[in-house]
Amino acid sequence: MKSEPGEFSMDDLLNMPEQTEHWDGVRNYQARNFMMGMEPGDGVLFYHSVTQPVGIAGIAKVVKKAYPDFTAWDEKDKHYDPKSTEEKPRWFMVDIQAVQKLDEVIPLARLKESPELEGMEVTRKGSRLSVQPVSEEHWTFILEKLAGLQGLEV
DNA sequence: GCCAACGTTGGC
DNA sequence: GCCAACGTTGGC
Repeated sequence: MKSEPGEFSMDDLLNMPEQTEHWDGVRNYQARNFMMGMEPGDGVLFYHSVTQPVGIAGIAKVVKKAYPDFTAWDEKDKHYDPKSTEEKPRWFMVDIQAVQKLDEVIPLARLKESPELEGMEVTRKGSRLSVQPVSEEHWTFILEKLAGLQGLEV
């Protein structure tokens, strides 16, 4: 899941009550559909975009499955969408909880260097989806690397 | 700041 | 339903 740290960062997530926050503001159908497929307990790579360096900043997990994104109903919200109503919500979000902040961001450049991560959506040129799937293999590879680096449990 | 790679909109 | 124009994302 991608976020611009200037908007919402891994540190911001850690500072939330219960280190939990809803992932609002997704206004892309594909990204929405991926969120609707998530279940509590699913792992999340928290990715920082539009910063220096871009890359994976932390690990989180889904703690609440998709429910209507109420920010779409708020006229004053940046992501207001008049076509989404309480009766017929168009946009959804999940709640995620921080698991661990990484000591150092894993830069996108390094992800691209790893042959094991070939085909990972985020490494694809022009990959713009803010919520995207990570294969079992890629997830395991990344977490095993992190386990070596900072004692994170896989 | 540039620009590739999208997704969306709207005329036809 | 096609597709040009436009707007946005996001790496670099």
